[in-house]
Amino acid sequence: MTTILLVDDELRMLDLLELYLRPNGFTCIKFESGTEALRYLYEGNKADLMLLDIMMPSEDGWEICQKVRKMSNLPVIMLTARSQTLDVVKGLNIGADDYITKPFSEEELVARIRAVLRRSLKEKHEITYKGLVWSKENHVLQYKNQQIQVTPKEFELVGLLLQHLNRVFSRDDLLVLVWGYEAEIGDRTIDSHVRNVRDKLRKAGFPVDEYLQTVWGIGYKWVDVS
Amino acid sequence: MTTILLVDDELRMLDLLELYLRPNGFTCIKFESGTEALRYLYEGNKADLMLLDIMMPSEDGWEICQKVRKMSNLPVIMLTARSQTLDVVKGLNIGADDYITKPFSEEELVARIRAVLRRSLKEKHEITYKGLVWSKENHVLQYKNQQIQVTPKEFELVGLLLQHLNRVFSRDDLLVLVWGYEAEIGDRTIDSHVRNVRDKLRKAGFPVDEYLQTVWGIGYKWVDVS
DNA sequence: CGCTTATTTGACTAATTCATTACAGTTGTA
DNA sequence: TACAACTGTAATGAATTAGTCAAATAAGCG
Repeated sequence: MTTILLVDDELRMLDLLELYLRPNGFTCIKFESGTEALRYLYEGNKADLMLLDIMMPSEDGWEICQKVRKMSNLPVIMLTARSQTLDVVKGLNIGADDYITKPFSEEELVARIRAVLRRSLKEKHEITYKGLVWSKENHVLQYKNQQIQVTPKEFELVGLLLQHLNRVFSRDDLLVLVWGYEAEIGDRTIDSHVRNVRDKLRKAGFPVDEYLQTVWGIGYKWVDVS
Repeated sequence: MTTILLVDDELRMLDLLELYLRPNGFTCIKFESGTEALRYLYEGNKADLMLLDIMMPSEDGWEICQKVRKMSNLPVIMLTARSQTLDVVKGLNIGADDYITKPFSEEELVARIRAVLRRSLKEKHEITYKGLVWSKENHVLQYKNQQIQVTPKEFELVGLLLQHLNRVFSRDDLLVLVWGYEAEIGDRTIDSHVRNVRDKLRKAGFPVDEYLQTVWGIGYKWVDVS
C-alpha cells in the first residue's frame, strides 16, 4: 500500500486529489497546511510521497519542501497553478522530485506519482557494505563494530556514494548533492574531503581504496564488483 | 497531533466522520475495508485510534477488532446502527474501548474519542536505563533510589532520547517533539536544557556523558552500546 | 500581587570542521 | 620522454557550531 500526504489549503483540491488517488489504490492523508503535515512526519509516521501545493497562506510550499528535505528523503511533488520555468527550476533545485501544474488529469497525476515512486525507491536510511555500516538515523559509520568518527560532510559523501554503487559523480554532482545547489566551492576542496574519508576508512581497516575510486578526468565512484 | 483511522464500507460515512473530526484537529485516514486498515498497521504505520464500523460486507468489525488487538494496543471505538445491549457487551469483551451508535452528533463523537485517548495515554511509559528510571506516570527521574529534580522540559527531553536510543535528534527535531510545533526557540536554548540535564544527572552520579552525546553539526543522541 | 521556579536569551569562549592554497605526484597522450 | 592536464596532500586561517553562564523574561502558585 502506498500512502500519500496531500497538502493544500483549499479543501476542494484536497478532495479532488483524494478522488483521483483512492481508486488507484493510494491511501491519502489530507492536511490543510504544511506545518500540519510536517508535524505528522516529525512524529515518526511514515509516508511514501507528498503532494504539496506551492501557494499557501502561512508557510509556502518552498519552505515546507525544504524542511521535508532536511528531515527525510520523502519524495515531494509540487503542485501549482503557475507554469513558469523559473518555478520548476527552483522547485527541482530545492529538492522537489517533480512538478505538476493545475489543472491536471487523473492520468497525469497518477503517472507522475508512479514515476517518482519508482525513482525514489532506492534511497535508504541504512546501508551495509562489506562490514561497513552507514546509518542515517543514528548518524554513525561503523566498520566491524568500531565507530569511525566522520564530519557531517564526510558522512553525506560516503552515504551518497554507497547509495549509488558504481555511479560516477563529477565534482559538480557532488557539489550539488552534498554541498547544496548554491555552494561555491573549489575542486580541491572536494578532493580534500575524499582524502579525509579515505584516510579514516583506511585507518579503521576498511580496504577503501578498492572501492572508493577516482575516475580520472571525471570524479569519483564507489565500485562494487560483487 | 492525533491520527485516527476511519474504517467503514460506506464512503458517505467516511466523509461524515472526516467532516466532524478534521475541524477538531484530528488527522483522518480513511479505509473502505478493515483489511486495508490492517495492512496499513502491519506496515508499521502509527495511529492513535481506530473508528470501526461493525457492519461491513467482507470481514465484519468484530473480526477486525480482534486482529487489531492481537497486534497492538491501538484503541478502537466501534460504530454501529444497532444499539442492542448484547452488541455493546460483545464489543467491550472483544477489546473495543468504546461504542458509538449511529446516528451521533459531532459533540458526542469528539467527546468519546477524547475520553478514550485520555484513558489510553495513561498506561504509559516507564523506562529504566542502567539504573536510571524515567517514569512518565509519576513524572520522576531516579537514579539508585535518589530522586533527580528536573523541570518539565528536561523531563520530556530525557524521555524522548531514552525512548529512541541511538537515534540522533537535530535541534529542529527536538524543537518539534519537546517544545511543540509552533515554538520559536533559539539553538542555544536547547543546548542550555541539554546542559542542565547533563549537570543534574552527573551530580546524581549517573555517567551521563557516556550516553547523552553531541553529534557535531547534527544534534544529540542517547548512545546505547550494550 | 509577590514570591519562586522554569525558561529563554545573548554574549562570550571553546571546539571542530571547512575551504583554500601551493605544490608534489600522477596520468594520458603525442 | 616530455608536457599538459588532472589529482593527492598537508598545513593553515576562516568559518561554523557547541558549551557556558549570568541575567532577563515568563510562568505558576499561594
